[in-house]
Amino acid sequence: MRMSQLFLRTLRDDPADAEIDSHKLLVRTGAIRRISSGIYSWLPLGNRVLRNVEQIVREEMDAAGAQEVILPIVQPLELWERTGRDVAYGPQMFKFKDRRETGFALAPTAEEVVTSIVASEYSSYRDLPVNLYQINWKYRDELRPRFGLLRSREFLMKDAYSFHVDVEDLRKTYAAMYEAYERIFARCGLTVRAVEAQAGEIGGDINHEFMAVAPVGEDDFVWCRSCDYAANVEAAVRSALVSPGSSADASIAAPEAVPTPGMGSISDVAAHLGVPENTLLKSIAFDVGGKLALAVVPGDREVNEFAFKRAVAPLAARLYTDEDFARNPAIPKGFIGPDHSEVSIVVADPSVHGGQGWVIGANRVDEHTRNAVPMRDFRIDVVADLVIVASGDSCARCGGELSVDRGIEVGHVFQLGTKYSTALDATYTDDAGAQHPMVMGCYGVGVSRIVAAVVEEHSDENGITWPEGLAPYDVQLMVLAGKGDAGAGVKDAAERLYRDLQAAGVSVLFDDRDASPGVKFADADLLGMPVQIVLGAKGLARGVAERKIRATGERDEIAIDEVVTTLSGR
RNA sequence: CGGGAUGUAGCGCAGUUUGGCAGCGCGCAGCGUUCGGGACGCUGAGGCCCCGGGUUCAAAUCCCGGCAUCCCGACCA
Repeated sequence: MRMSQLFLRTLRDDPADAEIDSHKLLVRTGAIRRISSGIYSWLPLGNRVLRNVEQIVREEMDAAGAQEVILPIVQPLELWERTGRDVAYGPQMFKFKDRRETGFALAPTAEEVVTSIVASEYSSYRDLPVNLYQINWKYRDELRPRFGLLRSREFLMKDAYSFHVDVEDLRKTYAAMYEAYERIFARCGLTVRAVEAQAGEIGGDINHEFMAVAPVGEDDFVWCRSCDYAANVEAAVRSALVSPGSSADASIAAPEAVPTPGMGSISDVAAHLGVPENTLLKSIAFDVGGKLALAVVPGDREVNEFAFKRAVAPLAARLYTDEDFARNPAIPKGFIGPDHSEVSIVVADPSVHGGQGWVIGANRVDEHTRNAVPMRDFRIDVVADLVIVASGDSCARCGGELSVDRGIEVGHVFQLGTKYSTALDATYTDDAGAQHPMVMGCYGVGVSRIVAAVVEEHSDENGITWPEGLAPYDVQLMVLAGKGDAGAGVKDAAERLYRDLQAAGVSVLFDDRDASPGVKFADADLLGMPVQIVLGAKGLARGVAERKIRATGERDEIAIDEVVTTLSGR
């Protein structure tokens, strides 16, 4: 491609609405342009990158035995009502009506559609398993789109759905998808960690997220420095430890009330009493089955809401809201303690159970209690891991040190079970003639999000450094030609080189613009093709071109008549 | 949905306090000089100053209403 013909305008300044490198650079390099909040056009260079990612995903999915389809983006709302997800997804769906007032939604995902298709086509155990995937646009009306392509309202996603006779068969495909994902992200040049995750709205059981390690990521994940344990922070557990702030002394004095006027926070109380925050207990109120329940953790730690819900399951739990507190003045927010007369269940972290001499809320406004001992001064009904894991905690598996990092979720694999097949009657007949719901898995890759994640990992102060295989072109060829006969000679040589490289199968972006050398160098670094070839008058006189590897900055000279063989590897 | 901010040329911004010809840099077009790290000179094109209403002799600027965008938080696969 000739740059003189390419639809491209690079920007010298960062766009005012971009915060992170990938957003700034993708706009500055003319890869994308915003048309509305969270909605982008893909211009020629960006489109080529997106197609390259798509092709990698396609090759690996095909190799893993999945079959490509295209499912509708416009989906009838009625289908979503059958699984109850019209409500569960709720305002996150773009909804609209046709002229006959029938409700539709733009696809945020496609479990319903694909399940209904498989249900109507397949009905025998002989047909299974089957794994269908598509690479298609998805729509989520995010509350707050941000970070360019990382959280957009329109995004390209690969979604696959597999159907099985039983969980054992599902696990084979799940493992194959997991391995395919590792290859996909490796080929994209991403540093990715697979982490155990909490099941979200999609439902189901076992699932893993693939996190591209990046400080701008929106998700925290925990990983062990000594073993291979890794989990989303919502799902992560640590080994049971006694809080360092608690005393092991068995002869704690009797509990004693202390006035704490207006001190409804851990930090206020700790400062007032002159004790560390981890000698206090934090009691968080939940509504469990209509009754008060408490999650109790050391004062310096945060409650993992998901862990609490797991601990009280199958009962449904939700955090107390301001309305709940207003309705029940006997539960004074800021002064709640586990020794409460109305509490139905006290769930405490093991570190609480193992400690003594805690400062707890007195359940009266402006008052706390010190020297509280578990099982003596307040009861604990359930001991469960409740704290959000932090760096420095110990691994539940091996005792090693846990670390917390941030990541961009670029993939997610789920073992769904029978939630959708039951709701949509996707059943099969077994060899004994009995009917069963199909067992399902689903597997997502954020294709457009990968583009942003790759730029986050592969850029420097001068621009993008595309990994091979993703770059819009393999090579950027620059001609530095002045006026006159010498310049014409350089131009001719560059034209020949451009032609020969293309003939040899090398994809080339040829900067044939009538621009000054500085402009060409700066644009080449910004755009980030892996290899730059510079042909100028001085080099031509000696029969050489200059090669620069964009990512490392290494330069060398290649004889002009060896450029094609060197770059094409032939 | 709470808190904060912004909306002026393709991009980045000044001008709004104190009402008085619509500005600057980059980019774009033409001519000339340059030609190995975002060159220089001259000339020029380009505007619904977010939208609607109001005040005024006069509104980018003041008042009222709306919309959009961004940031922080909450929410979320």
